[in-house]
Amino acid sequence: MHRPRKEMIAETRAKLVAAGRHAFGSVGYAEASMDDFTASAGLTRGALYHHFGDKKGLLQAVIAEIDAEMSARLKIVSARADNLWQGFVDECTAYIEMALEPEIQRIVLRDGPAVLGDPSQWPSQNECIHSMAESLGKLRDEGTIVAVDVEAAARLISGASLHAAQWIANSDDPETTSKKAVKAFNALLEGLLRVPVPVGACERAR
Amino acid sequence: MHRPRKEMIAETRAKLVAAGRHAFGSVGYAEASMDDFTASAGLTRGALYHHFGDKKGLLQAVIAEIDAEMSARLKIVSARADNLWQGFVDECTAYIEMALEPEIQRIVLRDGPAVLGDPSQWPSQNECIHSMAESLGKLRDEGTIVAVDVEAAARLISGASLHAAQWIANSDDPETTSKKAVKAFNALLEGLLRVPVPVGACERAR
DNA sequence: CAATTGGCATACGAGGCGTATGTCGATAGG
DNA sequence: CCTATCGACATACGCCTCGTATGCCAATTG
Repeated sequence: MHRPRKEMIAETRAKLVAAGRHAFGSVGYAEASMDDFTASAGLTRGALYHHFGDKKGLLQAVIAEIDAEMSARLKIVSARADNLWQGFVDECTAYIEMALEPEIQRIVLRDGPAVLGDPSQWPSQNECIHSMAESLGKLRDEGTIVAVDVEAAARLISGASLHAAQWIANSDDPETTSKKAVKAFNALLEGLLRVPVPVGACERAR
Repeated sequence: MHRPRKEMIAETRAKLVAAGRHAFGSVGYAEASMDDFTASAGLTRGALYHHFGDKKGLLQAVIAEIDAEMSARLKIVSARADNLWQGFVDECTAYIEMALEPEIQRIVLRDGPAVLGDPSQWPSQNECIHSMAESLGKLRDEGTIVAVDVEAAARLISGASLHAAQWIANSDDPETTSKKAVKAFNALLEGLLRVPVPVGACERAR
C-alpha cells in the first residue's frame, strides 16, 4: 500500500503552495520570508527547495494554480450567456472583477510579471487569455466581429481590463470610477463589432 | 560664490540617478546591488541614502525622470500631426514604440508597479497618461469621439498598448506580431469614433 | 576666523537566500 | 523477513544585501 506515502507528499506540496499563496498575496513576493511562511505550514525551506527548486519556482506553482482557477471561472461565465457576443462581454466583465481581487492583482498581475517576466512567455500559458481568444475566434467565424488576430485582440483587451481594474481598485470612489471605466471599455469593444454603420461609413470615406 | 557647491551636489544626484537607471534597466531592480552601482558612479551607498532615503526612493527618482522624457516625446508627436485624431493615433503608436524599449519596459512598466504599487497613485502622476487624456478631451469637445470619461479611456488605451508592447517585444517574430497588434489596436480605437470616420483613419486601420 | 551645517564615507548588525550535508522512514528485491 | 537504497525533508553554514549609526571633511556664514 503505497498510497499514504504519495498522499503525504502531495499534501506537503499543497501546504507549501497554500502558504506561499497566502504570504505572496498578503505581504507581496519580495517581503515574504521563506523561513516564515514555510514555518507557518509546519515545514522548513528544505521542503520548499526540494519540491520547487527556489522561491521563483514556488511562485510559478502558485500562479499556475490561480491561473487555472481564473480560467475555469471565465469558462463558466461565457458558457452561461444567451449568445456569443454577450458571453464575451460577460467574460471581459468577469475578468475585470477578478482583477479587482487583491490576491490576483498582487500575485498574478504585479509580482508575477516583475519576477517571472512577460506573462505571454509563462509555462502556465495564460489559460485565461487563451480562453478569451477562443471566444473571439468563434465570434469572428460567426461574422460578428471584424477580422483581427484573436490573440492580439485578447491581449489588448486583457491589458485594458487589467489597468482598469487597478485604477478602480485604488480609486477614492471605486463605484463611480468603475462606471466610467466600464463605459469607456464598452466603447472600445464596439470597435470590434462588424455593425453596418461604422463599416459603411469607413468604406464611403475612402 | 556658492555655485560650485550646488553644482557638485546636483551632479552627485544626477550620477546616482544615471547609475541606478542603468542598473535597473539592465539587470532589474531586485538584482541591482546598491553597493555595485553606486561604486560604478564613484560613490557609496551613503550618498544614495542621504539623497533618496532608500532604494525605492531612487527608483522613484529614476521613474520620474523617464516619465518626463516620455511625456515630452508624446507631446511632440501629437503636436506634429495634421488633425487631432491623427495626432492621437500617432501618440498611441509612439506610446507602443516607447513601451518596446527595454529600459522603459523593465523600469517603468514591470519593476515600477511591483515595487511602488499602482502607477495611478505615483507622485510622478503619470505625465504621459495625462497627456493622452488631454488629447482625448480635445477630440471629445470637437465631437470626433463619443462621450466617455477621457481619463478612463486613456488608462484603458495605455494598458492595451503596454500589453501589446510586451507581447511584441518577447515575440519570436516581432515584425508580424507588431502588425497583428496594431491592426487589432486600431479596430478597438474605432470604437471611440463617432461616425463618419475622418479621412485617413480607414487606410491606417487596414 | 571660528562655529556650524550638510554632503558623503565607513563600520556594524540583522536577516534572507542558496547550498551542502545529515537523518529517517518507506519501498523494493532477495 | 531482512537489508540496501532512495527520496522527503531538516539542519547548518557562508555569502550577500540592506538599513542605520557614526565619523570626517569641506564649505558656508556671521
